[in-house]
Amino acid sequence: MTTTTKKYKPGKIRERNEEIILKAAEQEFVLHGFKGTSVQAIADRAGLPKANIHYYFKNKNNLYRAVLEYITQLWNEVLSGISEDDDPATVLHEFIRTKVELSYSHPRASKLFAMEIIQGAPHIREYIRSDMRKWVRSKTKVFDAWIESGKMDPIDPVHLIFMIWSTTQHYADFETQVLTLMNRAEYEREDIDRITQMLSHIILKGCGLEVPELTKPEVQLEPTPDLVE
Amino acid sequence: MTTTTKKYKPGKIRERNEEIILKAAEQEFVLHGFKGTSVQAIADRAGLPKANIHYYFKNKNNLYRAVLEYITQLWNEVLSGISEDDDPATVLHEFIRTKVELSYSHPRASKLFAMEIIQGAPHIREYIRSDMRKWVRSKTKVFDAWIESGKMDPIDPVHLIFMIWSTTQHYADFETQVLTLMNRAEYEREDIDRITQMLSHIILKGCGLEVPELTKPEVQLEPTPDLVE
DNA sequence: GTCTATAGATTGATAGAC
DNA sequence: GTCTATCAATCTATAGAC
Repeated sequence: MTTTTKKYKPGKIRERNEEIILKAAEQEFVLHGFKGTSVQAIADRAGLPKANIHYYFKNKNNLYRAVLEYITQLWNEVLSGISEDDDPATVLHEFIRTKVELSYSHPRASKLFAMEIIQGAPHIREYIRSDMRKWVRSKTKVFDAWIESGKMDPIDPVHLIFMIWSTTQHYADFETQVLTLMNRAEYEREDIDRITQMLSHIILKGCGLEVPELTKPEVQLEPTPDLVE
Repeated sequence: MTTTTKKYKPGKIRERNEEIILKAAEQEFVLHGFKGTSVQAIADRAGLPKANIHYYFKNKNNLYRAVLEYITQLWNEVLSGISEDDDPATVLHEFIRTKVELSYSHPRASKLFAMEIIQGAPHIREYIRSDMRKWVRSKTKVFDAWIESGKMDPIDPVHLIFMIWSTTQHYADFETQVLTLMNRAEYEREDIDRITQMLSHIILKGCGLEVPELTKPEVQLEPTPDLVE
């Protein structure tokens, strides 16, 4: 098994360290923003000397973009394949459920993405203009078909997507406010299920759809691993 | 009229300069966060030497808190006096309308507040725990009474408030994303009215309330004055 | 009240020994 | 691949002339 080849498991160290750095970077960037985060702070959190960060990612900008890239990959997977033959209520409910689940399992990813957009999206303008716009177009096409065939109220599909994004991401982005106002330390499983049910109830009913039976989600992600599973 | 008193219009200069600085500070803090914003950048935007900022506000922290204080004052005025004798549909519609209006007239205030909370609300923890919690308690009491008397669906009032906050603030905080995806340069009056109508339709109907007739808002705020009217 | 000059700490990034 | 030492630039804040 263990031959005498020079490099045992090549690139394994690099891979491991890059993950450690990315994880530390995500936390610092959420706490202080891109400009407000020092490479030293990331290094301290990662338990590595500052020079190693530059060795692996060359500069702060590259590191930030690497973190954002991971997040956009996550976002792209939501509601991937739907068609106008699907049931509107089922699809919308699943959309809401998945997004609430993501807010619970990857709160920091959601927060960092939100901060980037609030500040004017200087690093992901192009992503929004291309990939994200394509994603929205493909979904609105299906929603429009549902409306035309009288399956749901004539709600502008783009704004319906905004509504689902905003209500679900709110529980990740405004976590501090939500938990403080509810006098709670952290979310629990039951909270997530109740939030999903409540949002689904209002939005589906508000769109003129039948509110479906409660469905136990098949996959339940664990909280806060965020970057690097 | 103009007597020979030493100080003509005392404190007038101070008042004017503080406003200029606050306005410049708000813009910079939104763009780069608290840590990422330099006093020099604020001074440049205000057209004043850096030392003057310290003369008026002593340090960066005080300046930041002054900006936040202005914003929390704005937030406190929303939905100030309601009672369980009021009509639920009317109150909720007015709540939604006012918040959309605020997103349009004070987008930067909304953004800065959002960033502060996303980063863990380090400067306004106490405000949330006291004033904001009181505000929420007083509203949920009324909502609960409506539910108990069968006037609306049994939606958890706290989460209903979160829903209205998130959906309305989204148009200010995620302005860049919203406008890019809609392929628009900026919001116009008609957008704001349509957004209000759409949100009101879904949320009221979703809560089991009658969707009211369209009402022309009495007061229309102009966009982007933000800090300092 | 205004503004220049500057102190003292921290920043992003690199060189070079190990 | 790791890490110390260091540079030039920038940071917050202040002292003090006007």
